[in-house]
Parts: sequence; structure tokens; C-alpha cells
Amino acid sequence: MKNINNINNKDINNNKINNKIYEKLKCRAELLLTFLNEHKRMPSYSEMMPLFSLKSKNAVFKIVNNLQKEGFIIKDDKGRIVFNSDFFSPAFSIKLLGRIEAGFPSPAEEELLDMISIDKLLIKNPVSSFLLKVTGDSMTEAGIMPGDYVVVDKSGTAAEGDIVIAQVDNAWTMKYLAKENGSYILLPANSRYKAIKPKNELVVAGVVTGVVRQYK
Amino acid sequence: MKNINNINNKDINNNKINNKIYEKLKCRAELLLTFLNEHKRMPSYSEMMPLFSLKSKNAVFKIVNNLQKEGFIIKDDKGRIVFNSDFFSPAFSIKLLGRIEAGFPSPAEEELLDMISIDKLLIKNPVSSFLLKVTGDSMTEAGIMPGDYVVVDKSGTAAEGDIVIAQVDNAWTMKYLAKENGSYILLPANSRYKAIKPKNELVVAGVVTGVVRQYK
DNA sequence: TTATACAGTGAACGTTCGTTTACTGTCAAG
DNA sequence: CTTGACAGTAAACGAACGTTCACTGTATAA
Repeated sequence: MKNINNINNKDINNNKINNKIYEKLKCRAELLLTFLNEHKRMPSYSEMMPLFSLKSKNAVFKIVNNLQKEGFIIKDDKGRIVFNSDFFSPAFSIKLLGRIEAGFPSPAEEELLDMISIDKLLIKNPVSSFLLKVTGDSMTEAGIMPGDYVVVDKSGTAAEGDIVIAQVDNAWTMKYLAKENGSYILLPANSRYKAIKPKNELVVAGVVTGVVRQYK
Repeated sequence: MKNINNINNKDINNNKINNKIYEKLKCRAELLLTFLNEHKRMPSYSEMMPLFSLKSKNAVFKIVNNLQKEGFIIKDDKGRIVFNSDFFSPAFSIKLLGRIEAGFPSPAEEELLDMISIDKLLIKNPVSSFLLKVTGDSMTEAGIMPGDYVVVDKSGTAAEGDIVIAQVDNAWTMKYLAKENGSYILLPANSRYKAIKPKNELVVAGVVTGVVRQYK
């Protein structure tokens, strides 16, 4: 650790240089991302040469090492490189910009590090998650409209207030899970529907962890 | 083309066999998908050997060719294999099951061919799309709640009825685009707000093509 | 039974991979 | 000016790659 009082001109200059180097690396990481989006796989070192406008594989090699040092990419046990999924999605990445009310960001503000994958955002557990298309309007007041897709995780344990996929009296439905007089009931998010109080047992098949809607 | 009248027993038997072969191929495609989700890259032939419980690289080679013949995967110009993106996402894939009211599908019904990527579903144009976090409740009745993310495509042309990100009178907002007396106005989807009739020009920055909500 | 088709084995081939070593030019610090 | 750090070039290396060839066993069709 460096004492804040000991920072001298050299450190400041180094930071300035390091930032410049970092910017160049980030630019090259973007080139890799473009290739990945286009080819659905990472380029080899030979393929990176024209990508980075270089004539030597060794130059690529050094750059890849620096990219790894900065955390952009990771080399797996076989020496193959993949994007660090903390920063990047292995597939489609999308720029996450600010909030709407905050004003529309200028292109210059578009930060590479804020690229995320919607898949990664919504799916914490790819194996036990699946998608269901919503029919019916019993959850419209919770913002879940007919035709939306819901991401369901069947491995999670449902808690009060969660939206769950449940089987009650031999029919499947999606409702809020709530408690009344010590027993679980299902609440719709539409004032035109009534709460469901299961006569028999309540089987919860999964917890809704996300909602996806697609406009044409 | 085969005439329907000419189908004989041999054809029927061949179909039965072909279905069995297809099932086995599909099963192996699933193994590849599992590897892909785990390692964020495709396995090499050597890595597929233990994956398929085989002892010969050539067996893998033949299987890969069959997978390509059936359209599961594609070999690019470098001979490297990637999943056919018509069927599979290169990243997280998620099983798309039926509709909720249709009953909950049994695991046996889970069809591999219905695996999709949410990214691919929502993002038609990765370059010109980005994500915005929603603040404010002016679109709640359209199912867009505060805290949701909206996918915005800035390359599309907005039409009447679209939800757009627009700059009006020096403020950014998300509203329905509508027409009144020949000029464009912005309609909120919340009865507590009024329509916006821009005094000056209306700048549409992008069209909302999707909505994403994440529950904890 | 014989013939045919096909999944899988095993060894070999040329190519490409990621990596290493040695060298060149450039730029800033001392 | 000298020196060190660093980006890039060029050539070479073993290892791993995708592919091919020859062969084995098994199951179905004639």
C-alpha cells in the first residue's frame, strides 16, 4: 500500500500513461468482442493479427497477456482465451447506459465496461431455468402481460411475496405466493380476480426470476 | 421428391431408424451445449471424446459431421464448429417450454430444439441496441415498471403506437408515439399523467424493442 | 449364410495453434 | 548521450488440432 502523502510526480505520470495503455487495450478488447459477435467464437492469434493491424503473432501474444492482466479476458486450462464473464457476455453484449430521466447519453459516454448480457442478467442458474410464455391477464398489475415470457427457476425455494408457478387443484397457474392464517395462498395481481386458497396441497414448481417482453 | 404413394415398408423402417439416430445426435448436441455453457467455448475433438464416452477421435469426427448434416452445428471457414444459431444461442440457452395454462410440461417433454437465447430473442440489431434502466411510473399500464430495463434500438424508424425514447422540450422521456391532428404527440401509459404535445420539435432517439425485468 | 451399412478403434498425416527466443525501432527519463 | 522500457517484427518450436486411412465388431437386409 502506498501512503497518499508519498505520491509524487512519477506516480501521476505513470497513472496517465497507464490510462493511455488501458484505453488502447480496451479498444482492442472491443475488436475481439466484435469478432466474437460476428463469428460466435474467439479468434485465434493468427486471426487477431489483421484484427489488430499487426504483422507478428508475438505482438498479439503480448497484447493478449496484457488483456488478461487487466482482467478483460481469461485463459483456461487449455490456453484458450475466453472473455471474462464478469465484464462481458460470451454472446450478444449490449450497452447498458444510464437512466432515461438522467438524459440521453452521448456516444462518447458509452462505456465498454458497462456491456452486459441480458441472458446473464436474468439467468442465474441456466440448468434449472426455463422460459414460459404467459397467457391470461391475472398478473397484469405486476407488469406481466399476456404474451410475455417469464424466466422460471425450478431449483429455488419460494418465499412469501415471490411470483411462483404453482399447481393447485390440478391446474397450473402463476400468482403471488402469500400466507393467510398460516397456510399458503395464491394472490393474482389483477383486481378482477380473487385469491386462490388451495383445497388440497399446493405444489410450487418454480419461482419467477425474470420477465421478458418483446415488441415487434 | 418422393411420391407419397411410393412410400414402402423400407422407407417407414428407415424413418424409424433415422428418428433413433436423430435422437442420439440430439442427445450429443445437448452434451456440447452443456460444455459450451460451462466453458464459454466449444470443445475440441479431443475434449469431445470423454464427453461422448468415446475412445477414438475419428468417432467424434463422424458424429460432428452428422451433427452438421442435421443442422445442429456449422463448421466455419477455418473448420471450427459453432452451434447453428437458428437453433441455439452461442451463450446461455434456456429451455422454452409451453404456456402456463397448458399445464406444466414433464421433463420428458423438454425439447432441445426449443432452446433459445433471451439475447437473441430481444436483440435483433446488437450494434445499434442498448439497455436503459427505467425510472418513473408513466408507463406502468403498459407493463413497464420502475426498475425495469428496456432494450432500445436507435436504428429503427418509429411508427405510431411504438414505445419510443424521445427528447421533447429538452427533456428525455419514454412514451407511446401517437398522432393528433397530423402532428406527433407522446402518450403515457398511466392515467395519472397527461399527453405530451411538444412545443418545439420532437426528437426520437430510439424505439423500445423489448422489456426486461429481474426479480431478486 | 452372405452382403451391406455403420458405429467405433487406432495410428498416422499435414496444418495450425499458442509460445518462446532473438532482434529492431522508438520514445521518455536520467 | 546513454539507458531502460516497451511495441512490434521475424523465425522457430513442440503440442494440439482437424482430418484421413485401414481395420474391427455388430446389426440389419436380402
